[in-house]
Amino acid sequence: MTGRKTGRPLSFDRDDVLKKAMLAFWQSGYETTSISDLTSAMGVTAPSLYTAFGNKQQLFLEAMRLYAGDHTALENEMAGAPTARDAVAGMLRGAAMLFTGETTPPGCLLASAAATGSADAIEVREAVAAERSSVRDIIVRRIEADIEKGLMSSNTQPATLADLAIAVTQGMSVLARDGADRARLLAVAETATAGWGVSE
Amino acid sequence: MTGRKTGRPLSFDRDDVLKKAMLAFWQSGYETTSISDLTSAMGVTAPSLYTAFGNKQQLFLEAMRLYAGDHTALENEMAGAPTARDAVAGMLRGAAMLFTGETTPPGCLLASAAATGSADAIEVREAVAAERSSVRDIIVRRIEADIEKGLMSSNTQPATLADLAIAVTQGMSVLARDGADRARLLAVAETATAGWGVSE
DNA sequence: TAACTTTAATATTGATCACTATGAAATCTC
DNA sequence: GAGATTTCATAGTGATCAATATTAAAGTTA
Repeated sequence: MTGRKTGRPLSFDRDDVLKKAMLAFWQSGYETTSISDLTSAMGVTAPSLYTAFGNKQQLFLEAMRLYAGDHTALENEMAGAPTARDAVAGMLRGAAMLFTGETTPPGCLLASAAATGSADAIEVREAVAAERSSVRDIIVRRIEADIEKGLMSSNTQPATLADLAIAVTQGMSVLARDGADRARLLAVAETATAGWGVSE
Repeated sequence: MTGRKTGRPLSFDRDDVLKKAMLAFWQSGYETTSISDLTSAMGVTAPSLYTAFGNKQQLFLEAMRLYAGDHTALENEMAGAPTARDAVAGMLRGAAMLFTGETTPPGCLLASAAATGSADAIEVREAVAAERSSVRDIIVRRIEADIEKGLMSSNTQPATLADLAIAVTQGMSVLARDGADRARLLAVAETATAGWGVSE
């Protein structure tokens, strides 16, 4: 594939324009970012876009993978934290930073780009949901590891705490979209895990 | 206005079709629900829709007000709870029930209908954000009331706890959209306020 | 009944949607 | 340089977007 020999060379850097597409989707959502918006943001004509990325859905899925990155990185980071609570708190702090970046749109691409939409975009919404589910699974396993080591009570419900962590993360995206600054989001991140290990 | 005397009478119940429009927006979002979708859902032709509601944006804003209801109701409910923590826990339980209703779309209309979108829809997103901000203010005041009464520590940060409550609520909408059932959401709601009053 | 008022249904409006056919331009191989 | 291959920009495709012009229908008032 990469060993193409002949033909006119690409006039743009594929990774570069993919990043620009990611930022456009992050800013304005999947269905609500038009091909025209994308070609403007990417600096590429429509035929070039389709040749390089297939169609709008495939372009979004690639952009989403670029945004979400590699899960093993998150997994390793959480494995390195002293406790599951520290691991989740670190993830939430990272989200607070990411959602209030100065060179990126506010909030989380996963939370805002396909929160809902038409029937035509079901596959995209399912792909985004699968991404969240994958992060949730990592959190569940990290909590279970602490329980097995006796660091957390056996009464702990890993699934519920993981759901809560995902909910806070995605909710922080809403706050950021509404204009909350980094300090507010970091305060939420710190407070969110305060109750871990507290029994009613 | 209501005292109109002459002319052909409306062939539909305005409140009834507004509710149907609300459900359509709830299901598919603001920009991603077309006028064609709306007329199908409402059982009303396009000219009737425009005569009765103005335009798509005005229809959405009316639908949103129908969804959000009266804020004094929430305020009174929270005032009646023994503590601010109970008040917020009750609100979260209510959200868990609402977001998993059997006769309504999953999740929260405010969270999903305008999470992002094109530049044309800025006003709608601001209106939704204002709705959230209004709920946040109610929570802040409820917490401040407990602090003044000595029921909560003076170290408590009402703004941060209110932000967290909004974040959990809107995040629960994401979970519901992803398929989480009522039991999972209720578990999240119960766990979310476990840390209130816990100092680091 | 006649005049008046308002809504209903049909059929469009120009604009924009995602996407592509066409042919010129740019590179490599020979 | 000739031929093959691929990308480029231009200009469009039919479909759908939000919104309406037009005219018939259904009421009230006098």
